[in-house]
Amino acid sequence: MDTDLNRDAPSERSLAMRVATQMRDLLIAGDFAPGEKLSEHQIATRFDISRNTLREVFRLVTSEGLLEHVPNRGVFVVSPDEAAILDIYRVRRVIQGGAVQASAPGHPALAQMRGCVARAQAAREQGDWQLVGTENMAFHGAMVGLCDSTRLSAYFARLLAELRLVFRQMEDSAFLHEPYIRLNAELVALLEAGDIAAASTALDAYLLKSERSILGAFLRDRG
Amino acid sequence: MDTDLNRDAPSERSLAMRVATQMRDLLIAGDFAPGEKLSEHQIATRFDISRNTLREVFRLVTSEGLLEHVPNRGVFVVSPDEAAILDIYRVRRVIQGGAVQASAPGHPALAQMRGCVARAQAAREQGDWQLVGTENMAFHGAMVGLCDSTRLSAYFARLLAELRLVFRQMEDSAFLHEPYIRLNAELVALLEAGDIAAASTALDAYLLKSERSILGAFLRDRG
DNA sequence: TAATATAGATTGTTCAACAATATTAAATGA
DNA sequence: TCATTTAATATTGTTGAACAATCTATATTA
Repeated sequence: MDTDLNRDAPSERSLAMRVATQMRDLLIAGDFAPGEKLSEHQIATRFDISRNTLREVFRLVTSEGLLEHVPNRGVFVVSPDEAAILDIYRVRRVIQGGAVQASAPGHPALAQMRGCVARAQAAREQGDWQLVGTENMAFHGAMVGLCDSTRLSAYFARLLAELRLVFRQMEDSAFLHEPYIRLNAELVALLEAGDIAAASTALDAYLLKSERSILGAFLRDRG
Repeated sequence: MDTDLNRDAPSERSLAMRVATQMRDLLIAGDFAPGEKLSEHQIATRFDISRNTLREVFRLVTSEGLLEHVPNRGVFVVSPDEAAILDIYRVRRVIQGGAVQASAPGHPALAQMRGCVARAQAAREQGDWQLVGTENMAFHGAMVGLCDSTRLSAYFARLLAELRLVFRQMEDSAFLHEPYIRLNAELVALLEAGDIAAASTALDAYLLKSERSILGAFLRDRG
C-alpha cells in the first residue's frame, strides 16, 4: 500500500519519543560528558521543543538508564564509577551464564552471533574500531537471545547501553575490543558444537578478562 | 536536628513521584482492572493534579512495567497474558538460578530469606493470605540479593511487580502461595548448608511447579 | 575565615489553548 | 440490513506563559 515512500514512519511516534531517540544516540556517541548536567532551558532550545515535552524525553531516557534524575537539581548524564562497572559485570555473569546454559545447537541466536563476529572481523580489517565495538556489543546482546526471553533481552540491551557509556569515558576504547573478536568466535563455535561446559568456562574467562581490562583502563584514565 | 517531626520527608520527593507511588500501590492492590484504559482527564481529576504532571507519573510507572503506553491511544494497565507468564519464568530461571550459584553460607540475604519464611508461616496461622503472598514475593526478591548486584535486584523487583499483577487476575490467588512456604524453607536450608547443587535442583522444581500452577489457574479463570 | 542573608537561576507545577490523532455517531450507498 | 464513508466528538500530544518551590552563587556580616 506504500504509494511512494513510507513517509508515515517518522510521524508515527510522538515528538517526545523521536527526540528521546536523538538524545540516546547523542549520549552513546559521546556528545555529552559523563556527569554533565543537562539544563532544561538549554536542551529544550537546542531541540526546539517545549520544556514540558523535554521533561517527558528526560523521563524516557532516564528509564533506559542513560540519564539520572535528581529531584529539584536536574537531569545528569550517568557517569558509571568503579562500583557500577563491578555491578554490571555481576549482572553479565548471571544473565550471560544463563544464556550459555540455555543454548542449543541450531538456535537462531547463534547465527546472529556468528554474523556479529564476521562483521567485527571485517571492521577490524578496515580499521573501523568504532564498528568493532558496536558489533562486539551486538554479539553479547544476541547471546542473551539464547534465553528466548523478550524481557531479558530488553533489559540486557539497557545494560549494554550503560556499559557503552563506560567505554566513552576512556580514551582508547577502540583497542579494548580487539582481543575479544577471537574469543567471541571461539565462544560461538563451542556453543554451536553443543559443548555447554566448555562454553561456560570460556565465558567466565572472557568476562574476567574484559572486566579487568575495562576496570584497569577506567582507573588509569581518571587517576 | 529534628525539632519536632520529620515533616520534610513527604515533600522531599516531587508531587509526580508521590502520586506515582500511590498509583503503583493502587495497581498492586488491584484497584484497576488489567487492560483498563486510564484516561488522563479522569485520573488527573481523581488525584487532583494537572495533566502534565500526570503524564510524568505515567512515564514513571510505565518504566516500572505496570502500565503500558500506546502512542496517541493512551495509557493502559498491563495485562500479562500466557506468553508473559512463560517469559517471566524464563527470566526467573536465569536470575534466580544465578542467585543460587552465587550463594554462600552466612550471606546476609539468607537471613532475610529466612525472615520472610517465618513471617509467611505466621501469616498463614492467622489466615492472612494476602500477607503470605507478599512475603513469598519478598522471599524471592531477597534471594536475588545473593548476587550482590543492585541492578539485578532492582530489575527483579520490577519483574515481581508484574508477576503480582498476574496474581491479581486470578480469583484464588491466596491459596496459590500456600504450598510454597515449605518449599521456600527447604530452599533456604539447603543454601545455608552450602549445598548449591541440591538447592539448584530444588529451585528448578519450585519454578516448574509454580509456573504450572499459575499458568493453569490463569487459563482456567479466563477459559 | 566562617556563617548568614540576599539575589538570581533552575526545577516543579499549573493552566489554557491548539494541533494531531483516535473514537464514536450519523449518513450514505449497495 | 449490512457495510462503508463522512462528519462530529473526545482524547492525546504539544506549546507557552506564569507562578511556586528549591537550589546556587554572591555578598554581607561577625
